Amino acid sequence: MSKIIPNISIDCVIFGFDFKQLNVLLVERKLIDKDSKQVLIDDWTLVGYHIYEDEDMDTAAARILRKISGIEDIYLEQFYTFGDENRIKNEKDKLWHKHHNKHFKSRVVTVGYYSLIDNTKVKLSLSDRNVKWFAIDDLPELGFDHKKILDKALDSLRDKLRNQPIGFELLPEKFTISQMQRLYEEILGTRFDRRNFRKKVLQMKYIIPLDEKQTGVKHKAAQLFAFSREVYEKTKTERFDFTI
Amino acid sequence: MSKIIPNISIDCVIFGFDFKQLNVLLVERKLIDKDSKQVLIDDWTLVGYHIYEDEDMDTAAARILRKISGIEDIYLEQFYTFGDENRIKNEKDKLWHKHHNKHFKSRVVTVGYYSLIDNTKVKLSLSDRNVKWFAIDDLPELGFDHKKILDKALDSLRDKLRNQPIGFELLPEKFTISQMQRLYEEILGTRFDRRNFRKKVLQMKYIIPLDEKQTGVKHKAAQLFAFSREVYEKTKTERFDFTI
DNA sequence: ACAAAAGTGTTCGAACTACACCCATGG
DNA sequence: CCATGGGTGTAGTTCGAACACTTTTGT
Repeated sequence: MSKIIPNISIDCVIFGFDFKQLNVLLVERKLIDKDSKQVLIDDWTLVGYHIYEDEDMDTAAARILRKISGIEDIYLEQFYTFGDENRIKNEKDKLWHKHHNKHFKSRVVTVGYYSLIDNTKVKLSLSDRNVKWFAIDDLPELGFDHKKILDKALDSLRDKLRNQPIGFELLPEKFTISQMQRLYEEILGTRFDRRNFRKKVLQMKYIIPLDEKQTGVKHKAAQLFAFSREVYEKTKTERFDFTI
Repeated sequence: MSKIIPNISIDCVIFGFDFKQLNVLLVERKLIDKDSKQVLIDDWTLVGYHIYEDEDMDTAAARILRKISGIEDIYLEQFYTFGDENRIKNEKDKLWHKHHNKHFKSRVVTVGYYSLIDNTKVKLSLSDRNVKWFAIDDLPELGFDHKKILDKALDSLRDKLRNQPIGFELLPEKFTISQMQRLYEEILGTRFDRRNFRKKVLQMKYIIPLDEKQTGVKHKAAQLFAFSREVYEKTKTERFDFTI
């Protein structure tokens, strides 16, 4: 195996939507003193690790996510790189570093990736780390500058949702209109009129009605839809839209 | 002075607009063999260099730009980080590296920043490097993967222009409506109706008419306008806009 | 039968498009 | 006096916002 690059890391902000609320995947960071058995650190961080010398960054992001959480084959989008000289400054972070990155004391630059997946469809494989979903509005204490990174990822996700019709990569294959509406409302923090939303969505030619209905619901089953990337690429045009 | 970090660099894509066409700032990359006097490399690159160990990335970007071009105090926006394992693969690039980054053979990750300025207002200070503006549609051969970086920067600039009313940081302090229109047309590659454009712009409350007119033109002098970031921040609202 | 969400149309105002003529200035 | 860009209004159309009742299904 190749060597890791000690001053470059990747952090993945994995958003999970369960059609109720927006969640984010975090990893427990725990450090216990060998002698005194005292818990020195016990908080949470994003899914992250260093990259290897012979590895592309996108590949590294996918590997790190797979290794830590078991999640595979999802679209990851790079959104920002965090490299302030003092980004890791508090005592816990320094302590953690001393234990895990021993022969290295300089600043670590981290490249942020995010994704949005249906977290009801994903099984987290148990690695040696404790990995859990947290509701975005009920987060535990985060280590390093990961709160800042998470906030920036959420901004990027919102921008993407607002400006790129839909994150194709960011939704399950089949969905109902109101699932889609809930996703938009939850992430953008807004409410839309059901009828207008439906009208708007149905205008989009790349949203294809399927001959299939929802199952397992205790009310009228809704029709399922799918995205067609092909149609999307064809109908994509330049827009002039410097509204506000 | 502090040490440089050999595997992290910054590249600045400085777009310059002269109210006629879009330009980009490039630096000549020349390597001459000491003995044979043969020109081994003679092409152009973006404005870039490594960061120092005790320096924030934003600070480094500003410093690198200042050192190489003399340009100061402009807004630089980070847009993407390029770190493919083989991003520098051709012979010229390897040769250059051998000469300038001697004791280092691993991949260099580069963080991209861009800006847009009025290049008629900027004096390039002569450093030891040859620095020049090039029209965006008449570029010379670019070294490394800098063509790819430039293209991505242009995409980001277009996105910003389309989605964030105007890049406040990206325009001169005082401007006429038709200068603004030319900027939009040139960068987005579209044409707008003069009257409709003006109408749209004048609706924006954060675009403030000044008691001042253009000077030095051989036709009717146009009124000057300025942005008010203050008003912008106040009137900014959430939009739902997944148009296509 | 009732609870829960699906599905459906119309009206009103705002915003966008297309379009042509006169004005001020410098050379 | 002419060339160059500045400044202006209106009509038609499209788009988005607001709004309530009926249908289907599982329990």
